[in-house]
Amino acid sequence: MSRTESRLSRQKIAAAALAIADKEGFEAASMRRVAQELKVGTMSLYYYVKTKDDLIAAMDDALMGEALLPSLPRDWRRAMMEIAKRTHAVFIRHPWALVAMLSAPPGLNAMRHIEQCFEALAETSMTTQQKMTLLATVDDFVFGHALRAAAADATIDAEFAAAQLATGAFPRLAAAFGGGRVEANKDRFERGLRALLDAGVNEAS
Amino acid sequence: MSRTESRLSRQKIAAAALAIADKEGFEAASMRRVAQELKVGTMSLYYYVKTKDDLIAAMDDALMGEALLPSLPRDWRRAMMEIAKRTHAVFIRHPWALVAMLSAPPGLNAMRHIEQCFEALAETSMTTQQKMTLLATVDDFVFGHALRAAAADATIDAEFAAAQLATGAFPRLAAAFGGGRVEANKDRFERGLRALLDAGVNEAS
DNA sequence: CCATCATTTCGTACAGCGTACGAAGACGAT
DNA sequence: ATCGTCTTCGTACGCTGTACGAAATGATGG
Repeated sequence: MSRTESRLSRQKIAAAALAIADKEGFEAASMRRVAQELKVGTMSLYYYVKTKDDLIAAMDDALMGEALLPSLPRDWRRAMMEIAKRTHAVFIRHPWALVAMLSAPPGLNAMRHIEQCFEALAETSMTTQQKMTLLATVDDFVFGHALRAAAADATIDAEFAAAQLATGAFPRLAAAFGGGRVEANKDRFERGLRALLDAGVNEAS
Repeated sequence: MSRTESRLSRQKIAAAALAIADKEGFEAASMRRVAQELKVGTMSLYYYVKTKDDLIAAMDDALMGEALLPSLPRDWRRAMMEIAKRTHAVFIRHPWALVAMLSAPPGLNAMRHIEQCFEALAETSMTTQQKMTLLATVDDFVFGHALRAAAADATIDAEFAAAQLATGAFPRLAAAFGGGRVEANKDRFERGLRALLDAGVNEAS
């Protein structure tokens, strides 16, 4: 058995932490817990990872790796659409990673993600700046939707909301929910995406 | 002096915590620190606040209060635009609140925010579901842009990125940044917003 | 004025966190 | 066998949220 196989590495640590975060929640992925999972002393991790935030950055980047498309559709709209949908799916599954973005600088896979977006837009007539703007805008929307979907999923307090509606302080809201439980359209994500892509191409012309 | 003035309250605790988070960062706003600021025993806070997450929810809701518009422009586009811009500005200033969304159910002011959006859309011909979808989509984009702007602001590692670009692994990215430091358009937020609003009205017709 | 009771305050203690520090083990080269 | 570097990790410190129960405070009825 090669020695490198049994050795630790930044990636292996990140993978172990990711597995724990998935199974037991992000907060369970403490340095001690990760070390235990790898059958290693806690402080050993610090040889490969500068700090906990650094580990989180590695986890985040592993996720961005999952968001990469193995191959790109020819049509640039389809391509951008699929990148966005895949990225979205990844972060819907790992909402804590959205939080982590705030303390983790972009890593290798984040750069690959941007590279892939540029590749998708390669054959359009957009200027570099237009491409940049479009991909940034799309990612804004992707992460935003994922964030709010995760938040809504985790934390609606129906009891409190119903009580407030009953006070009459929110007439329009009450009307909206009174007449048969109206919710936002399920495919608003795809619709919004399409709108942003359309606007991007209009810029270009 | 009235006794109620010197008494604690959920709001006053949230306000104190908010002040600390602004001055010294979100992580500095610990229960002990907040209590000290209010000249009160740490555990006294727990009479008004069930848990730390509950306090965070209160802070978040106070912020949503700041995002409310005192008065609404007549034109529904302008109105939605201004609500979005104001909300955006608030969360750009308090990026930690985006994180907090994941563990805090929507409070009173969040409901007021939605009510205000419905009010902005009251005179359009949209159905309730269309209104709901539009305001949800807009908020997705608003929070997403704020999140990514805050992340980019806090954590770009220019040195690492430059080193990676130099390896030649990112030809298109290198080309984009090689020819004169191209960045995404500064007003992509407003442009994106407009695109989403336009799409919303197209749905309606 | 005192007794009684609910409301409000908070001191102590505990388990868990990230990590600074430095000792110890493992290993290749001379 | 010895040195030097790479890798491991045990201990300890200061911080966190908060469970628990005792104390202080304020209002109420006799």
